[in-house]
Amino acid sequence: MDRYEQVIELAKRRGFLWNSFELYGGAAGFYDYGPLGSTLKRRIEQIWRELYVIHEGFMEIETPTIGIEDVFVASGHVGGFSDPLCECKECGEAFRADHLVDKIVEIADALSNEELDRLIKENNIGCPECGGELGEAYEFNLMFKTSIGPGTGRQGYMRPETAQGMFVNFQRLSRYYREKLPFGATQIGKSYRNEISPRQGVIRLREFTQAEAEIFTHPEEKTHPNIGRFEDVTLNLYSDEAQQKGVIEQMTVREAIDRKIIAHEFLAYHIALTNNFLQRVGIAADKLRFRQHQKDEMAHYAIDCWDAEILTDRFGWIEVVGIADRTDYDLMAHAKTSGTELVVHVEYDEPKMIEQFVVKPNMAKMGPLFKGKAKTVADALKELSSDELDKEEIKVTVDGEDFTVPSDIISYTQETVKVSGEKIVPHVIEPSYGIDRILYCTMEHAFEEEMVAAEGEEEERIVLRFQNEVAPVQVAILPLLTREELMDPAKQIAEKLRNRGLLVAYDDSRAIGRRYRRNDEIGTPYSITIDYDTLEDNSVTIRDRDTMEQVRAPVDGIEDVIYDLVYGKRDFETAGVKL
RNA sequence: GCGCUGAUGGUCUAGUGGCAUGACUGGGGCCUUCCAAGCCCUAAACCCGGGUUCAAAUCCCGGUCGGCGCACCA
Repeated sequence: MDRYEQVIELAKRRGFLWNSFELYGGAAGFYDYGPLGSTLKRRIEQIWRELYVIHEGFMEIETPTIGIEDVFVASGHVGGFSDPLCECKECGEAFRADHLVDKIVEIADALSNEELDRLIKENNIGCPECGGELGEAYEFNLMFKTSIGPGTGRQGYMRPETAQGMFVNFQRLSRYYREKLPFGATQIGKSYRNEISPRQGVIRLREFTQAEAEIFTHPEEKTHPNIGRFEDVTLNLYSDEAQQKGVIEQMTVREAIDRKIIAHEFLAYHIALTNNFLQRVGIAADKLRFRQHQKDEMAHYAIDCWDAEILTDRFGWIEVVGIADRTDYDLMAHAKTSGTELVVHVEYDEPKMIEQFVVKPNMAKMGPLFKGKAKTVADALKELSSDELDKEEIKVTVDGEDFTVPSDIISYTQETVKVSGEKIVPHVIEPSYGIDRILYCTMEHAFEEEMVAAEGEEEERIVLRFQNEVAPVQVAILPLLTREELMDPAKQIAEKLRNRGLLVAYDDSRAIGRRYRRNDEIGTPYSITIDYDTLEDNSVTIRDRDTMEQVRAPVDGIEDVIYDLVYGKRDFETAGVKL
């Protein structure tokens, strides 16, 4: 069994991850989170919220998981989130049709299926595998289709990312933040992609959880006020250049900015924030790197893009977070499709005085003359130069109709106008997290088998060394023996800890050693044991999962001691008297 | 989607035409004063559908799911 199998086996057995619909034979690409898995996931998400929502102030919103067609036409997912496939009629092998012709034309990915078919025929391209004849190209779109309403209804799609929900609410968000850049919104929720072939367990799912932030920034102001927080942090960077050499470079955030390895400070801040988050949920620092997208893999509209990658035992480096500067691409696309300007008005520090040629049609006279067309005629007049306006009869053409305007109802001046600001289409910085992958990685990095002394011999112990903050059970309450006089006070202590808001597991089945091992396996950081001394002096033992050491502490205030231990406000050594 | 390969209690596993093997785990009990101890009891499985056969977990076909390779991965 490799590490992946060990982790998945434990995850299944202990209630972290289950294959969905197992009762009916299952379905590829779907996983259920069991009791411990759901809790672990929620705790990871909660840390994410603390960082992005509470600390950064990017408020969380919630938008439908089903989207209407317009949204995905604008985003490019209807046209672009699909690949032209082409199957061999002989051996059945499927190929990317555009890849088959990319040696022949330069922009193969822009071709229609008909054009691809024509090129394949004209150039006598056969199956690369067996040389057989190729069938016609067809689109395989990775979005799940659905219909909204009864009958044929209206075409809808399950969202392939949560991001669009934030872009389409841009105006509302801008108003909420009182039109001050930068501002951001976040969303944690399910997204859907109809993967051709989901594999690798929870690594590639058809329904998965994303945590995304869309941060709207001024296109020319990409510094970050809090960069000082991270400047001295060392990152494992695998830049475009480093990838040519095949070496991961370690450098501080400051150095990466100064050497222009990361495009700008704002992006660097968010890479560092991601680094901070991943280590906090328990990703090993030496198995974490940031890989820069190479020019040819980066979306054409992005300035710079870095993936956080985590080293796993079976799959190698896997992408868990993408952090991109998507420029104004998304807002421009939605503005174009919707016909609504998506901008913020940015005021200048000082209003600018601008020399301007101003045409002033006398609307009181224009109105009676041109009736309903007066406004459009007036607009057309405003585009004219002073030379044209000096003519006795001014001619303009509006909607194919010619209008003659007497010059005496038009005046113009050269004016100095005060311009207080300008309309800006913000750039979007997008950190996009794959929560399911991160959850798997925290389990794999927490997983450890070690040999421990037992009965004069050595035996194997499996322990999940979760960070206390993510552990789905924070403290186990264990009566030493299965006896009423120990079980009753144990249950009372459990209740006390629950009232303090801790995740408590009470367990009195079978031998104490076995119960310790059970809790080691699910990563419970602390165990409280109630023994006969408890009845004497009202004290209990607290056991530390990682060292298996114990201290003795009074029952009074035990809930605060455990709380402080779990939230890192106290060291284990200070929790009681060492045994 | 294609090819190869596999699927037996919760987990791991033996069996390969004729009563389904064992271990661990789980539950109940006895015992037990701190790291999967012992004893007793107990629960629990042949992926689904079709075919061949007196008889199929076993052989054949199809499907589902897993793994690996190819392809795919905005």
